[in-house]
Amino acid sequence: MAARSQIPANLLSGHPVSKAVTSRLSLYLRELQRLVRDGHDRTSSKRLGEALGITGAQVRKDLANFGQFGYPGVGYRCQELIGQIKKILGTNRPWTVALVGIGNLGRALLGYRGFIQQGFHVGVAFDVDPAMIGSTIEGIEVYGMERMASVISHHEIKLAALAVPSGSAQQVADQLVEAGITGLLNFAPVTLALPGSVHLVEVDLAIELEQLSFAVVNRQQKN
Amino acid sequence: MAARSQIPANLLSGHPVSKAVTSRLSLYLRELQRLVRDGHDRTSSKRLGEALGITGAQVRKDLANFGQFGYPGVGYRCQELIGQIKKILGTNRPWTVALVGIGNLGRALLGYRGFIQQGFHVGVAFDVDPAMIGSTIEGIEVYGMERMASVISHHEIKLAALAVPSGSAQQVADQLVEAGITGLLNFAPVTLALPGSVHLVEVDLAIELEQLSFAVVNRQQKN
DNA sequence: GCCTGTGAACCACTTCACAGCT
DNA sequence: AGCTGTGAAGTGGTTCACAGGC
Repeated sequence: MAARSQIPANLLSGHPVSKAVTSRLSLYLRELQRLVRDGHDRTSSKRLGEALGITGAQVRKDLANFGQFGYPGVGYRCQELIGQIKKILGTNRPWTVALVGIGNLGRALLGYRGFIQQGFHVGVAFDVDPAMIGSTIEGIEVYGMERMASVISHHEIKLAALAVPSGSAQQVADQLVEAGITGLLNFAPVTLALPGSVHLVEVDLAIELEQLSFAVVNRQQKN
Repeated sequence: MAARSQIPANLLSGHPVSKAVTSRLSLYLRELQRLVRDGHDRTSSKRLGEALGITGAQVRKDLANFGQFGYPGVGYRCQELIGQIKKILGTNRPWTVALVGIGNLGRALLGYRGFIQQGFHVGVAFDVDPAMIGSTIEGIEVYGMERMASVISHHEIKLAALAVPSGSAQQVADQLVEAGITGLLNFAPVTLALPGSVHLVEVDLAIELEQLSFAVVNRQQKN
């Protein structure tokens, strides 16, 4: 028993799951939620895939990493699959997110309704600007950076969004890790160096536009 | 070194280049710009890769898709490689971007300095809110949706950022395509159906947080 | 009939390893 | 010596195709 592997319950196969698989899971979730809103209660891997521009086989293979959720001859029950995918992604429970940096982007994140819909809630915010510290924006209290460790550990927050200028991103990231953050969503256009135990997702908006620019200039076919 | 190749078209190899390659090109560009700011004028594929957590071979293979930019025994000249990558990505000349949707996120994009740094400039904005139409935000004029076709064609704008609610995203996207947009950066959490000639990049912030949630819950190792 | 789950085949991307240049 | 550029090898991800269940 003690010698049992430490593979998380979600994963059935021994090997880790690629990022490609998990981001498609998020897409399946989004599409299933739309189907439910539109009154559907069943779908198939083929139809789910078509809505997202991928094959049915891909959908089935992705889900097979985590279990058997379908009914041969029938397909998938939307509500049931939503529940399963949320469980896999860990969003069957709400997450509180700490936000650092209340500039334009930070403020947009504070008020972003898409987070709440998927189970994420910005619970606390931090900034260096003395004029903001102590105030409340969108119902969220803004703390000074020196309160980071205590506030984050007190609320047992594990996820943070980093929306500070590039120059201070690494230093703030270090502070967040020190405070106990294990997942970091970085909007600053710099590559952060973090301990392997901390998970990092990068969103660089300029890079996304560069991808578009490249595609347009080279008239690449969509894939 | 070698034939400082004058590349006529960006792509020398016949086959199309994968998204993985082009997004790394953006990372190389970002890192090279940092190196220049820090006073370096040369680097090597090995050092460039290490800064980004990839192998030197990967860096060299990526660049090999577009030409020969290095000097055996020496490495790459930062400024020169920056110029080449910008040319490949199409950002050696400035792009004007149209923004649709001036909510929280839209406003953040209007003021986002990271765009300008990489050669993108939000030139015009559109919204449905009559209170905004005709006003100027961050120096950008806000038009009503009915002006889209004329304004976009008049400025010959090819790229647009879509920051409207999910419910109207498809309809607005259709309008943008009609107006002549060929590259679309979509922030609405829906899968858009667009003609194959239009390039699409999706940014779904909730999905990014779900990726973090999954990684934290499953204690996956970083890759 | 329709549809899932899955081994096998296929394809693409990454890493290796080295010839050749500086 | 150091480093690039590149064929070859290796790895991982996607698609195929079909057995089996509804």
